[in-house]
Amino acid sequence: MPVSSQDIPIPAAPSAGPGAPVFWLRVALDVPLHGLFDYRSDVKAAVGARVIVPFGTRQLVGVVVGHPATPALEPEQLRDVVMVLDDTDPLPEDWLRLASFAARYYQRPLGEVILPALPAGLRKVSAYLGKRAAGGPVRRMDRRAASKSAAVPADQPPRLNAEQADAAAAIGALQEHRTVLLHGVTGSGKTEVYLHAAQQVLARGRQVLFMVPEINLTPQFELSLRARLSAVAGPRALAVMHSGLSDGERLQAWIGVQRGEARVLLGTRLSVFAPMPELGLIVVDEEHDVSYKQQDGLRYSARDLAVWRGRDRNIPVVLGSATPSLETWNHAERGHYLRFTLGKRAKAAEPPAVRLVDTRRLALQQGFSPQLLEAMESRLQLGQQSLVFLNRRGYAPVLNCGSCGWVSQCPRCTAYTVMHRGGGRFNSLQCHHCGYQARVPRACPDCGDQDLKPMGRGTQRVEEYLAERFPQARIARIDADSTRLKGSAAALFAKVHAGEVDILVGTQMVAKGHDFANLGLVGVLNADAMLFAQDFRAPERLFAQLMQVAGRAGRHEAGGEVIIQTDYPDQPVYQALVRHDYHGFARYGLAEREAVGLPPFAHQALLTAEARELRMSLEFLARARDLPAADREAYPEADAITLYDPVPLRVVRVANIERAQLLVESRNRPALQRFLAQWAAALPDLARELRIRYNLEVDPLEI
DNA sequence: AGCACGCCGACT
DNA sequence: GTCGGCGTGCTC
Repeated sequence: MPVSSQDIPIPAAPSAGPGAPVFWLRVALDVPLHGLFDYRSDVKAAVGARVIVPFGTRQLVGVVVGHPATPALEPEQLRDVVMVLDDTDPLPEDWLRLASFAARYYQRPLGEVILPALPAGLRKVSAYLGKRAAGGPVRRMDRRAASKSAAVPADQPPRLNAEQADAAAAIGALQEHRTVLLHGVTGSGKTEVYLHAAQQVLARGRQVLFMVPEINLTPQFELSLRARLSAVAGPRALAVMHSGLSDGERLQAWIGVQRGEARVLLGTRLSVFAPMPELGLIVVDEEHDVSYKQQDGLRYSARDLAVWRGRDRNIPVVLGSATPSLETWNHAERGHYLRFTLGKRAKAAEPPAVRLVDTRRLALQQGFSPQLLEAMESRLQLGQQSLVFLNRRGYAPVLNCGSCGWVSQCPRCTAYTVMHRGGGRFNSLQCHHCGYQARVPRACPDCGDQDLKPMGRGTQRVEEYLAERFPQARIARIDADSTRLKGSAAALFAKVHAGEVDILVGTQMVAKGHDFANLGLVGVLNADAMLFAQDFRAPERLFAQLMQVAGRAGRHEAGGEVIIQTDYPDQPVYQALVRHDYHGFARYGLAEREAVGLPPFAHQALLTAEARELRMSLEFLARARDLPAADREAYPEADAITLYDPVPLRVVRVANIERAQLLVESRNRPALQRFLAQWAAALPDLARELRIRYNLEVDPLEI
């Protein structure tokens, strides 16, 4: 990025008044055009300052990223900055370094990284210009009385066991960058280690960034953090940042940390871009969680950016997990990361027993093995709760005509529509890909037969069956459908915590965060479907997810039990789960990845194309793949890169758009980066020519 | 991505 | 005669 630090007052243009100095500003804007834009200004706005500039017929907020000695265009082609926004301090230098790195690494224009990272108020022209303007959202915010934080009683830190104390002391004492993996099973007290380390960093006058996958799932964590913190740093010391905040709340958190008033920021992936001038420690809890990966717009990994930011600022970064990603584990194994292991469970006497039920020869009742039903029965008699985990919502994944073989298909997607039981009388067919909905037909649309059968099971059908099988039990279902209304998830979880539920049926929503005191049994249905997803990371995700659900059982009492039904009990994932053996699983998984040259032993990028017709998507990808061969000079790295054949996505058509993808792979990350930079620059022209939409994703998590 | 321009069809 | 459909071209 050409960021010149020289102050060169440009000789006044003939039209300007005599002696009036003129400066050139290089500005990043949120437009999908590559490059930066130069403007003329009579104020030398600092690097990192926001400005309002004319762009075509509109006005946009941009960020000054440099003062070019020579503008990219003829000076008379440059337009004047409309306004320099001085209601906030300029974005710090290290913040701009992080943004430039992300732009370079993920192959996006700088402006497409910088501006979306800002709170809405700071990137909207309307807060500054026009009749509703009030000198900017920050001035408006400052005029209001300082918001009062709820008083939370201060909390004394509990005593740490030896493992926790060692880890906390070592992390707290780090004076320079290290990435630290804190590996500890559910309930081993990772959070206490984070808090103790954080307190040492805070005591040295530094700020702490604390990242979690999803904040709404862990309100109790926010409360305990607040309680611990108010003792050390006062009630306003904690700021919270996640996508559920209003624009105003988000802005307030942003300004709070940038001014240093907030000492700790608790946030989701987007908080990795918060300006924190005195940052001294970054913690990424549940570092393996896929929520750290942004799935639209700039597809960044907040965990990876956190590590980069920590290295850049020369401060420690702690990655915590019971089931670290194989990428992270590999770094620890090779000694790139420091590793601490918490082996002891702080609360429960022993981890839950994991049992596999081989379902190949069993007569299942509505998907339930006799063993699981018996186990549920006995938990009911003990007065304990059971959780049935099934990653498939709705009533049945497809509706089928018994006489002609018709199946319920989405008209816009290459996918089945899922049958859902309606709240009232009627049932619906829903497409989980595009949102299409229709009434369930009375008779088969093809042959008129009235014998339409739901095939397979989702959470609704499981709930229905269990109500019949255990009429005395109180049953609740937690999935995206039952929690659609705001606050209903909290209400359902509250009922579970209050002991008003005997059997809970849930999707992955129930796996995270919640600590169920009276849960004795977890039953897992249809885990094999997750295992045989085509993605090479499927076993890793399944292992992490099942470890996490298993951790819900018996957190406070011994004798917790997990029953996994499977047709493939010999699969290494399941065997490792039975033994609670992350190490074995990781060793096996890494060996397998190394043998076939998959991440972390290779690096990938994925080019996805979308068009009305698959043919066009495939053609775009084929031509993109052929670019390097046609211009060997421009791609000196081409020999180190593998470009695979374009293939249609597993679900080809979604909402009448047909998609295909092309995988790019290399063992050499710098070579891949240089290749991608060259390639990404050539793609817009090709896409324009073929009129196609595309997306280039670096380090894709799903391929 | 916006937004204006432009060149064709259906309305007051 | 004009309103408005969306193709195409430009933005420091």
